[in-house]
Amino acid sequence: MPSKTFLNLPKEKRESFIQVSLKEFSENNFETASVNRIIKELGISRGSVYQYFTDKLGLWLYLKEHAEKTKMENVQSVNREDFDTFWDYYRELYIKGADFDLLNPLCSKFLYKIAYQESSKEVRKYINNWKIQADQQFREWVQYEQSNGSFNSDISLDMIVHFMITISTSLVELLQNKFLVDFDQHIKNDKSILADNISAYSKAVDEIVSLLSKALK
Amino acid sequence: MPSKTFLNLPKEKRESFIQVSLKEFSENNFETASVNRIIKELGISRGSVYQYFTDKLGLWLYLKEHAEKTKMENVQSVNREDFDTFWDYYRELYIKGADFDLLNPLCSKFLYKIAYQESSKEVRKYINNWKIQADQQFREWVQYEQSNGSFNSDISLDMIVHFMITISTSLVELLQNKFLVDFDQHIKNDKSILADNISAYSKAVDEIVSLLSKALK
DNA sequence: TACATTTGTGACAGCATTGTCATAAACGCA
DNA sequence: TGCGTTTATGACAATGCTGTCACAAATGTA
Repeated sequence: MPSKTFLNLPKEKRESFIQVSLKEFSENNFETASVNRIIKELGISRGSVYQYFTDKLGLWLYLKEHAEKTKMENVQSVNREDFDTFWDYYRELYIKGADFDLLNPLCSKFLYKIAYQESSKEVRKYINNWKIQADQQFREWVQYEQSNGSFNSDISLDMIVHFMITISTSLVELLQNKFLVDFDQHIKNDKSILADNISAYSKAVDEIVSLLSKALK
Repeated sequence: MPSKTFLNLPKEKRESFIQVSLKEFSENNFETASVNRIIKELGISRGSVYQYFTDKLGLWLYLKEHAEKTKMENVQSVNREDFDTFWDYYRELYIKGADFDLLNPLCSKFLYKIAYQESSKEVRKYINNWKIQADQQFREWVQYEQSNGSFNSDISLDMIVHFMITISTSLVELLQNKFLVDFDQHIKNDKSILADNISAYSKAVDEIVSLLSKALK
């Protein structure tokens, strides 16, 4: 989707363009996010943006793909077979998620935003697709694990998946409240929400996993 | 906040003004919600709105207060002392919540929107306050009930409250996915999301309560 | 150096928004 | 009916946004 021109840009310039754009789309909805603010922040001209991308949606789609790819690279290193129980595996996924957040706070915030706070009509269809994929992923996990007794078969699959997704995605918010971390302030400083709280996060994940497994076993 | 003029309006006109405004603010963020669309839908002039309210924020604040008051009237009829266990009480609260949604789909959607999807800077501070109150309410419940063994004392209060709030507020989304209800479509028809699904909702609440109590006991 | 290609620029049109205000219409009452 | 008060109107200024395009600057190449 980005033009050849954008891809040929010096890495430094391309990278700062991405970071500033991620920040803008993390702090605003698609509709209220402003190309004007991006170019002002970067000190480049309006025309450049439209030489890199066809339009605002093109830019947004590129950022989405970029952030998803970056996250995947972090998380896909965790393999089920390396863990005895599903819940050990699950815990590790969320620790790796924290690593990702530490390394890429803007990507992380952007993904969180589009998954749970973005409601603009123009981009809704792309997000629905994302949610369906996440649901499918959890569904496969649970179905696979049900054979070895990690999950109570009396509870409907729909409910189990819903329960897990809901709790999983609430981790960020928990930290925000629990440690009174000002998420947006952290983003503005290009700093991860978890930077000062990685051990507290680890503890919270333990507690969550314990509660989840108790509820669903 | 609304002017005398607005309060003196014939009930029918005032009511339709509220409904159309609720719809607009339910389908859009504060920033993208458009007074132009509201007046077009109502067939009134631009000046009228600004004779009723000082500005867009004034209108939004009135709608918020109106919706909260309407919800309170529905839910406050449930009393803890009428139920043997906390979970029976809790279940009834959510059934009453469904009643509220049935009777006031637009209020319901609006409240859901501002509590979990509204991220515009101009109104964020008013919403934060709302979230703090909800948290406080749950906290009092849990502390009160911990003395009679409904909640495991090993789990931190923070985590219990977070768990309950998260799951509770996910009910609407669960229905959306589980029954493939198009929420926005329902709202557009002035119809509650639960109208055709009240028994399914009741079942979902039962399942949720069962899972929650198992996890937290 | 001289020419070709690529990249950067910012004024501009077109559109949508909010809040204002002078004026018109409707209403209430004597 | 006639007059004073209340309510409704919509043109308007001010602002901000996106996407375009003719032109300028920079870079690569021969």
